[in-house]
Amino acid sequence: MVATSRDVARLAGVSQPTVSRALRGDPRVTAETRRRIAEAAQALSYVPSQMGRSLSTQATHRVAMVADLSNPLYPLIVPPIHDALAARGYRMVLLAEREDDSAGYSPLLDRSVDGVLLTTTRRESTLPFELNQRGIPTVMLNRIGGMVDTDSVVADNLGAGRVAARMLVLAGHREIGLIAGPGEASTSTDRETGIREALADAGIALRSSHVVRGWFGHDSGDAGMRRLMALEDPPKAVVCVSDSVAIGALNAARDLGLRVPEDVAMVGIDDVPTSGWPICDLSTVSIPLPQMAQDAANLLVDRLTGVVSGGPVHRVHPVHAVPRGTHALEGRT
Amino acid sequence: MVATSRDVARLAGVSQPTVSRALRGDPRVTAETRRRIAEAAQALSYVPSQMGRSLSTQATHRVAMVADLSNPLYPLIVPPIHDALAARGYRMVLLAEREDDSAGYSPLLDRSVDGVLLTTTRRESTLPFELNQRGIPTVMLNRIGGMVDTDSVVADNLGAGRVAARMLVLAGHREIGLIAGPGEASTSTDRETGIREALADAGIALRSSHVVRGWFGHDSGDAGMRRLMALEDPPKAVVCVSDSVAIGALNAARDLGLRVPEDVAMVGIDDVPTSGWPICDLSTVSIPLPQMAQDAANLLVDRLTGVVSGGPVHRVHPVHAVPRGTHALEGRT
DNA sequence: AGCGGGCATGAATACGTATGTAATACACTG
DNA sequence: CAGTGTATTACATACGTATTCATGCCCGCT
Repeated sequence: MVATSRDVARLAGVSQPTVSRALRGDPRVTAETRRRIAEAAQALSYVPSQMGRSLSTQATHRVAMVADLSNPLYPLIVPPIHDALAARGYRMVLLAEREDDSAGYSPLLDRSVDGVLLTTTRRESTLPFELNQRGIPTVMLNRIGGMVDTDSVVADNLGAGRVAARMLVLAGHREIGLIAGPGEASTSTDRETGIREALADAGIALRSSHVVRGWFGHDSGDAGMRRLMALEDPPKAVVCVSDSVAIGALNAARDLGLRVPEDVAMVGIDDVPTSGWPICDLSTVSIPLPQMAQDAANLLVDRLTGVVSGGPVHRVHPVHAVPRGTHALEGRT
Repeated sequence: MVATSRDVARLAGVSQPTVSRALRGDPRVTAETRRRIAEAAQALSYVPSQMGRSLSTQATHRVAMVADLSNPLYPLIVPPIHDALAARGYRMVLLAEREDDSAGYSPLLDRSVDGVLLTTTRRESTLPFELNQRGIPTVMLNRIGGMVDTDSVVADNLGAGRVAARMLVLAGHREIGLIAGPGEASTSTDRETGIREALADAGIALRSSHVVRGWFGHDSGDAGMRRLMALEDPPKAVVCVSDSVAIGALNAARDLGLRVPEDVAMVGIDDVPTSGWPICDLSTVSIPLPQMAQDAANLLVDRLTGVVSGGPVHRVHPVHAVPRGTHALEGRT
């Protein structure tokens, strides 16, 4: 049906291995032979089978990315990863997060990918350990955990929390609320720690009634904002664990008829593109997610190609404040 | 290094084919033998190699999705496709659109995927033809083209254009502008045709100075809106070829200090989640993209498994108006 | 008791490529 | 001219699984 290297060999009057060598640019093949083979390959519109190649070389040139497709950040990290991988000859297999059901992750263990990029690691994930045990190169992006020391690329989430809280403090706010994220994700807990530290440093008490906890999405922000604003003594400013949450909160505020920042100020963390839109104009802290994603992809390929070897590598990307219109009444601090 | 079926066979005291049969549930294996093999496999934490399996069965259980990662709609279609494929035992390989450089598409032709889902087809794309010629099952999602008759799943884009334009007409607008999309995409041109038809039916002239053309993203909407509003006689209402464009236009309006819909009304097409946010509240036309995506994925798997055979299948999904706050001053028509 | 039939399993092989080794041909040197 | 080295290609094999066919066994029937 479809042409194989043997067919090309027959047509060119050489052996199959010679075809393999010729097409892979092996210098041990005569120019004349090479020409004949190229001709034959062209005539049969031959494309080498990746399956055969993988089986022989024990390398698939494929990398799995494990992602939570409902996470609003994932469109930000997929393109850089794809491009970084593609630039180095690797392709991406997308794998949505499933329960830690080992069966669901068999695609990672059946040697159909050379390495794995994890973006959904939780504190108690067992997956990194399993991958480690099987010797499958792994890089944790954005979140860390899994009780094993593996390559990782993260942002300074603690610092991001501090910066976010400090923006509100410097703008003069003292009645501050917090819409926090899930306790299982390191991003979420690190940011929360930073926020609490900065508030404590400023001598501001964060009342437990002013803290609501949710997930990462708009829904959380919407629900959290409504709960905070329904309090008898609602906060005058709110730190959100992520921009998505903040944008959900912005929408809730709009829906409740509240003005931002006049009635309630707000800051997020991430600096997603949407936050920069004039209709949001959200003050936030920049997390260089695309660069982190690219960094992680390159680190993984470096492992696969042996450019990097030895103990685990941990990279922490710096963050910085992005003051816009939602954190303070006047000016941009 | 890593256990193979031969290792399991040795440990269980049987032959390799028996291991293959036992683990694949072949009824010809004794319960006792099956037990021994399961035990041995467990002990070696054996996972069948997908490479070996693929080479033998000539099926990879992988599907490529060709997407434009910068298209704001792609986060909407990836999850349904992933889940539909996963539910039927297939995985997704993501492939970003490249120039029609055939080398860039070799991943599609090297038998490393069983089928292809195209979401970036343009009028003059040659890829569908090549795939067709090689007998690789293909489904075009959302956009069609490529001068070949292949399975497709699209929305009634012509109808969507009509509905969008009619919303403005019914709200009493007569000075209407258009921010159109690229001429190479069927979605864009079909919608434009529908818009023009509806306006013509209503006896409304669409002045050529009121038509600007761009791409699909926010940038286009922003730039388009600014150009329209800079005219001496700017339109009082604008139809946008997509919600992303409309949201870009909304932001431009906000930036220009214009009120929507008081100063300028607006409708989009797609009904992306963002459009439903209170801060957007965009009137639009619903395109059931997630359902279309799921439909396309299932159609492709049906082809691969032989559930569907014979001539090309074309599915057109219906659309409907989603009136919100940007198309009319009062009420929701 | 002998023979046929069904059943569980093993041996052989195919899938398509890559690679290590052997073989051939040729040129060059002493 | 024989011998050695080099360049080029063919041969054999490995990768891991699935499948086809052959084998051996037990059992029941006559």
